[in-house]
Amino acid sequence: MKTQPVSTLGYALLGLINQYPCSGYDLRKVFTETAMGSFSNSPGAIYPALARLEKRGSIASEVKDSVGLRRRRVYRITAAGEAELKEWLSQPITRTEIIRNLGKVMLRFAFMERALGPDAAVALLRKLRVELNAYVPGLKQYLQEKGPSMPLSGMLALDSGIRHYEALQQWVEYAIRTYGAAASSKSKSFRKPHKGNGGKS
Amino acid sequence: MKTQPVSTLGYALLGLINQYPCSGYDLRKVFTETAMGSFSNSPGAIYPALARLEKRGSIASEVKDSVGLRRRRVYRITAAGEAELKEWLSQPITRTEIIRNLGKVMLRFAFMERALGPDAAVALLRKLRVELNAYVPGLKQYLQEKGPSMPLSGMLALDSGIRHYEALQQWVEYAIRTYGAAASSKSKSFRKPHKGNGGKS
DNA sequence: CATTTCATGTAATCGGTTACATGATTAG
DNA sequence: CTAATCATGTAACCGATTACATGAAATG
Repeated sequence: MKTQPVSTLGYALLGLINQYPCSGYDLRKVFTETAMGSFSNSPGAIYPALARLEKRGSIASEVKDSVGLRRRRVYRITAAGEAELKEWLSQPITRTEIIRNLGKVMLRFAFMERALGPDAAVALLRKLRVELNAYVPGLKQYLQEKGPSMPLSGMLALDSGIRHYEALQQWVEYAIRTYGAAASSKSKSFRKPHKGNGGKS
Repeated sequence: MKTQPVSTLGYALLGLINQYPCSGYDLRKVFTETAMGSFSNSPGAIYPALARLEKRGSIASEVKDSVGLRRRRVYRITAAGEAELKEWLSQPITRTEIIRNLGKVMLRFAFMERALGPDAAVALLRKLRVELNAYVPGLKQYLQEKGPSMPLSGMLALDSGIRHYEALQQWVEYAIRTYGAAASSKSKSFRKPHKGNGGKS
């Protein structure tokens, strides 16, 4: 009975709980209020997902009955959950994932530093750079060749996708430079720059 | 018994079939080989979706038994299907959609010109411009404020999202200009430029 | 003749969507 | 005292994923 896999939402919750213990309501707020859109903020998705994670032992809950505040079930990650998260984060990123599930890749990246350290994050960036460099030219060539025969809006939609990937390429370079700069101004866990927006605008 | 809604995949199929009649296999190839990633190319998704569309009368099929080629079930759109597609495409785009489902917005745009004409496509672009201009500054401010307290990889992931939206803003301007240029070199349905990549690279 | 590619399906399973339910606590 | 917000759930439904099945035509 090989333990059935954790959904993407499950890993998103696991990664957030890994940052600091929180309740289902807290997590919902993260998905509604912060820039982590694209995830469901509906209770019908989150509470069952939390229950599944708890059942498999990845997280543990404790009901807090703080005075003057109503009952909250606060989750924290377990050792097993940490191991599962690390294993997920360690999966090499594939071309297919970049094409069909870029959001998942970025989610992994966002959680990576906390769970595996900055070196792992840089390694992911390097792999991402290689894959993008291999993938984007083909896309551009496709646009050159097939574009003229497409309806204008179709061609533009494709161009939008290409621009997205090109922006991502520039971001990867910037991110790698940023990690390099942070590493050279050494401390145990390095300092974070205050407003590094990469010289745009 | 209000007719249950069509899934996003369903509309993707409907829009493609609207461009030219094709078989399930053709559609799978579109999703695997072209830049329309992010959609499932698995038979277990596509064939049932086609069957649902046919059952509701949005498309109709005909088995072609061309000599020397094996049996293919070719779908074409019906009048009812065209009406449904147009109605879906006419839905105004919302802020929420831009945050959580940008892909769906781009899909609508890609099909729009064919189904509703270039004016509708330009209208969508204008609305998209307004929404992006209203949304992006808040994101950047959020990064300024909360960035320093986030792990570096989290901050960079957020920056990646912002860059994506900024690239989209530039694309919207380019797309509107492109439609303007196409309209001024008038013909009934206007000409498509041959390699308009917007002066990048 | 065997293998690959073309082409269409089916079945089990499971997670997300939508909608509803419930109580406690704070605000007006 | 009512209304809104906090906070956690439950249940029905449905579509996508995964894996399997089939069979014909082209390829070597």
